[in-house]
Amino acid sequence: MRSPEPHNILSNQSIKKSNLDLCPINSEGHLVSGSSCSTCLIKKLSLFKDLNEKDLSVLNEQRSVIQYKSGEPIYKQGARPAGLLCLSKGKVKIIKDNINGSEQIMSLKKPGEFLGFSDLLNEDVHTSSAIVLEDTVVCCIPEHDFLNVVKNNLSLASKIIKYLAFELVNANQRMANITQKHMRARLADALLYVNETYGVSPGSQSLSVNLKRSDLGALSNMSTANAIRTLSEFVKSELVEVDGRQIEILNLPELRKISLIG
Amino acid sequence: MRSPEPHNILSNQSIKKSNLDLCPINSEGHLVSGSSCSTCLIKKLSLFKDLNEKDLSVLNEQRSVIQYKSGEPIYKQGARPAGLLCLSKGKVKIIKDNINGSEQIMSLKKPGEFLGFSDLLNEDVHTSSAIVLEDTVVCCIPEHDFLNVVKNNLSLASKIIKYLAFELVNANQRMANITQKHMRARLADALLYVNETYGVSPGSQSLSVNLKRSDLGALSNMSTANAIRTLSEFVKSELVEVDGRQIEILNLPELRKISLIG
DNA sequence: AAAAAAACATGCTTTATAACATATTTTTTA
DNA sequence: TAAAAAATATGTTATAAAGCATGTTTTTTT
Repeated sequence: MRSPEPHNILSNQSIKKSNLDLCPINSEGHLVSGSSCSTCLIKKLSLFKDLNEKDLSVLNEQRSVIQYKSGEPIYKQGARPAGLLCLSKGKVKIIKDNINGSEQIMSLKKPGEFLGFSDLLNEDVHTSSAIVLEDTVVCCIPEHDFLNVVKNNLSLASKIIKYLAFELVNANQRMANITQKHMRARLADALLYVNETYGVSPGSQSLSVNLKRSDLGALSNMSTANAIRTLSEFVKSELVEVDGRQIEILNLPELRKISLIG
Repeated sequence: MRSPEPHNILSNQSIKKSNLDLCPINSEGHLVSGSSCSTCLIKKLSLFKDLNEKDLSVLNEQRSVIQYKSGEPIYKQGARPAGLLCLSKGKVKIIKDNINGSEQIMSLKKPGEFLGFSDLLNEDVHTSSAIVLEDTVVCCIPEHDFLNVVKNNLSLASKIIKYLAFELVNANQRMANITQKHMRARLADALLYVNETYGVSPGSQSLSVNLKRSDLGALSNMSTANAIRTLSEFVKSELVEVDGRQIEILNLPELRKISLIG
């Protein structure tokens, strides 16, 4: 696979003028002014769902919509946040590149979630990269509009506080898991996380995301070879069934047990 | 050393009636009503330093002051947060107990910092324990009072958001460091972190905190034996000088280099 | 101050996991 | 559709780090 070019999310190159089936946007990728956008995902974001019409319209005013193809970066580690990014559609992995060239997956994002949120709030450059796992649509709300809404909305600020606190507690737990568990438990954790995040494909029992073995490794902090090996072990013990990148969890309780005791 | 008893921070057993040299408190450990407490540490906490007198008095109204001795837990993993805990004086390690019985140090706290802040905001039990490293004084502000102040103070809420975002970015970087660096780099990181957090003792060049070798190991995610070994290596290469638990950093730039390249 | 208990130091052994190698399959590109 | 490039699978080897053992020093308790 050709390594994708770094990609400026402020450029228009990815903006499609139609067929987004999310909300009416103009040729610059902005929401058509005055459109109510009641079906728009922005309203479904848990942090935004109780906003009044006025605040919503501020957020929507300058909102742009960007499409990405699988493998493309939405932003790269070291770049400056371009605004508040909301994942409307698709699946995204958040990775940290490390010294030896391999990558570590910090989290997986699904529609309704923000991308690089803590980086934006931290007012510094992105500390990780966001890479598209399958064709994806992202909304970008200018930082200024977002801050304007937060500035006058204590209820929203409280939700952000709760959200960040939860993420922080989570990050610390994940650190403990990744540093203290053995390979089997870590891979079990990764599979359970993928299952929780994306669930299974409609009409099948396979996890509904296309992850390479190297992604499973990057998620569970082990080499690709060991991710492959450990997954094979899981197949042999009938914990999972595998067909290429289609992974079906056969024995969830046992996987949970392995996550705990290794 | 005898393992210290679990300790209820709501009980009065640790409250001294005098000699706290921080602010005037009554026999229940509460601030003497009406006292201005201008020297009080609560005002020095960066998050609180711009609060008006009214908000400050709300925070101080029911504030209690608790003393702990070295080795005592301030709160334990699994316990419910008792309120907003501020470290007034002393040094505290935040640890996670893991399955095999060893512990991992998540962070070190110095006066002016909160303890278990994300746990409190997350509205669940403590996800780690706070253990005193040297005689310590903690203030406890009832959760209700704290929330009342936040509820009406967007500027404070914004500061909390920024603080949490910073902590989150940090936690993720720490995860990358701990999982991807080798022992020497991790120990270098630990020493640099201790130096940044507590600095050196007045009148000497030694790090001003009493950490066991096992603490250094728990901080850099390695066994105690390897912490001892690696520290000895550092002594041999004249990076540090060691006398018992007195550690003096001799070559800071080289330590920084080792942190990066291993 | 003596005794007991931790903590520290260091060498040896084991183990988990990475690194390497090579064959096969799948995916992408031309 | 053929050729090229990735990705997958699996066996072998190397290595970082844990585990264990034993002696010494420091700290704590009596």
